[in-house]
Amino acid sequence: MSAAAARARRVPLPRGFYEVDPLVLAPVLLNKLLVRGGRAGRIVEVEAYRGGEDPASHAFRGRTARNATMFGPPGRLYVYFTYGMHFCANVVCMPEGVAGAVLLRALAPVDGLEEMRAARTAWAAGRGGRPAPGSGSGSRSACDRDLASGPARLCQAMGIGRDEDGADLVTGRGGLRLVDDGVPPPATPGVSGRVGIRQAADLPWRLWVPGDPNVSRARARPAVHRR
DNA sequence: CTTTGGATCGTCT
DNA sequence: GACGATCCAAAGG
Repeated sequence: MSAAAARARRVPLPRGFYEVDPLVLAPVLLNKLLVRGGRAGRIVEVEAYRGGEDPASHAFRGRTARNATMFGPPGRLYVYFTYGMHFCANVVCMPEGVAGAVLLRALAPVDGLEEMRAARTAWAAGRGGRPAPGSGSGSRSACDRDLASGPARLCQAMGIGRDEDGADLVTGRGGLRLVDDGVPPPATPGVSGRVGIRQAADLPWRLWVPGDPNVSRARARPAVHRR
């Protein structure tokens, strides 16, 4: 099928799709498409974060100015800033008033790779880095595997920052949409503990599409904090 | 290949 | 005042 026909097949996910527990939403989010203008990426890795009963969740200690979006209507994007330089994006779920979210950890680039490379290069240039490998060529390179492989890289590639916090993925208000193009979630996703957290690190709430090269490669050992 | 340290700032204690 | 749902480059094997 042509690229145009493939795009025509993309249908938005209804509000009710998101009105569920993060543990229910996470597996069915796999293989859905995140779309922004000419850019599109397939979700290949996620992590579930619950609210009050999940010590690793930003919402664990209740509602604050930062995590307010997590308590809002489902189907929106919760974007937060961390490590003094990175953004991460979550899909908000559960009924309004109840916190819950699924962190997007990796996309397989589908459309707009040029734009994604440019966005990543611009980010690197902003901090004095070199152009991203592969930028400038029009074809796919091996480096494209890393274009959106990781929660902060994904935000760089899709141009997600402060302004996208609260963007509605159902209506597209805010510039971002989440759509189904007919590719089903994996019958048996890969499972592991969540990355980069200290609390509840053993819960198997990280899921990915088995065999996909864009899944973030976990460090050999989680960062050990010295004493 | 693996491991380490630096960058950098909003948020909550 | 500490530290984080991270990334990158450099150094070491």
